[in-house]
Amino acid sequence: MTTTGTLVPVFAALGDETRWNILAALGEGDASASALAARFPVTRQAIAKHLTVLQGAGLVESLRVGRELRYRVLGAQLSETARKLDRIGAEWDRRLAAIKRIAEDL
Amino acid sequence: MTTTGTLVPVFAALGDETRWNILAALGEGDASASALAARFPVTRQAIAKHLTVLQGAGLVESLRVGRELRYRVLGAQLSETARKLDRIGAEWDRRLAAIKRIAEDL
DNA sequence: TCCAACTGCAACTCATTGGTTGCATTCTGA
DNA sequence: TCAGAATGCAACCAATGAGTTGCAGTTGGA
Repeated sequence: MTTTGTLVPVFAALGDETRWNILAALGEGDASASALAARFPVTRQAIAKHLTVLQGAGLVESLRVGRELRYRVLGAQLSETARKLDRIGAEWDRRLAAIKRIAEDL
Repeated sequence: MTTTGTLVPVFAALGDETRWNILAALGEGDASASALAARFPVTRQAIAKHLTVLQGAGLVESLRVGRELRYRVLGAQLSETARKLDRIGAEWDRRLAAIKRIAEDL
């Protein structure tokens, strides 16, 4: 039983170009939705929605600084996801290799 | 310049529960769209569409066997994606740590 | 040869979602 | 205190995508 349960939302979040752009921007330093909106050709509300998705996937966290809501990227979650991915891929290849071996023994 | 170009379609493909189910099924052995349709509560055509997406992302490959089209999962692509993910996450954390260090020096 | 099984294509429905505008609310700082 | 800057919420639109039905085209085997 592989724990793909919490994994799917993460990929769904990462499967959007705009959200990658936001993540990349956050990767250079924390920023608020308004600040990000100034750097992208979309509305602040659009950015806010994307940030909600990213936060739901555990890819960013929010922290209040004065009257603004700063967002910070969480690289650790990416690494965690990467580890899971690698394990799953290796498991598939292992099983298929076993099947191939059995087939060749006929 | 991180090469997220080819990465986004992979995540978009992985961001769907049904496609994970298909991949998991294929992880236990190659199968055709018709064979998969018999194991899932969706139509063969729905499966076929998902397989097209997965193939576009390089996550599966197809091979003709007689009159049927078998699909095989490609675990190597997952591992490749995992490596890229890990690098990106580490880079973000590295950069943010540097920023934090600079801020603390003030 | 010819039926049956498999794939391929097209059109359609319905839900989701990325994006927008508009307005209300909160809170900082001069 | 009060104007401005920030977030929050709701309604709406358009595009995408998951899924369906229906039918046409191939191909393998008895």
